[in-house]
Amino acid sequence: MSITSDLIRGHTETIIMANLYNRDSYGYEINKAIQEASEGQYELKEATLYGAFRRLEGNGYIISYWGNETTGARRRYYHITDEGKIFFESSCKEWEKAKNLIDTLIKTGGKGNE
Amino acid sequence: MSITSDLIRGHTETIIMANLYNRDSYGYEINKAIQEASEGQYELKEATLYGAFRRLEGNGYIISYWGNETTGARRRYYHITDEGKIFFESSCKEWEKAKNLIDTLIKTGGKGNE
DNA sequence: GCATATACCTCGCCTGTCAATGTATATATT
DNA sequence: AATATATACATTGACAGGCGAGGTATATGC
Repeated sequence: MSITSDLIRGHTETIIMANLYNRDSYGYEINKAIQEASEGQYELKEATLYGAFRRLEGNGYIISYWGNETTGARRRYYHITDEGKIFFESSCKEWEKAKNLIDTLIKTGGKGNE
Repeated sequence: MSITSDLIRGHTETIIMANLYNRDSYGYEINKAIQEASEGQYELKEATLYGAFRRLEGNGYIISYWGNETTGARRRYYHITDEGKIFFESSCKEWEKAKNLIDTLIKTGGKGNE
């Protein structure tokens, strides 16, 4: 992956929630989806991923249950709650604000500013 | 300030460098400039600001010197080095990439994704 | 005398990330 | 039968950036 995770830090939870918004999913699948969507530029480390799940569930934004796979490795599925949807939507708005703010603050340099 | 600093985390150094790109400045002034540019939405905490200066100087991206104020509090000025300018420009490119990536990863949810 | 603004600095804590490590099942290859 | 690879989950300990709280010092206004 080519993107520094320092820059993504703080958005991990939002990215995960985006992947749970329309359907239940599980860790491994979500991470694969992120890798594909980013065309290999980014992936979550497992410790980061599962740590985020723990926080999100602790906050009531997702709930988890074991899938009933009859074959292969077991999967822990996550389901977004109503509170989780609200959280996701407000996170998106925060991101829009932060994005514009950073753009503003960075463009102070390079051109004008004298 | 209304923006969560978690979302700005990782961009502190870039924001500071933007404020040093065209002219030398000092901590207090840079922070005021950030507050004004963000219309009060954001400010750096002093511990964060001075910690970032230390890192940037340690990496050779800025150099510092004491101003020769004859009155008022003393000021430590910072000057961006050539390496610092290169660092800033590459940080801006990183930000553009990260911005697009986060947009992509967040827009997975909310609409399509089934 | 006291508050406020300017201006700098540091210590210790908190939190998110990550490398390393471990568990377990299934399939393909040798 | 042994080995490698992919799927899938989980934890531990360390690290780094950010921050609250505290400290120092000068100048101005009330």
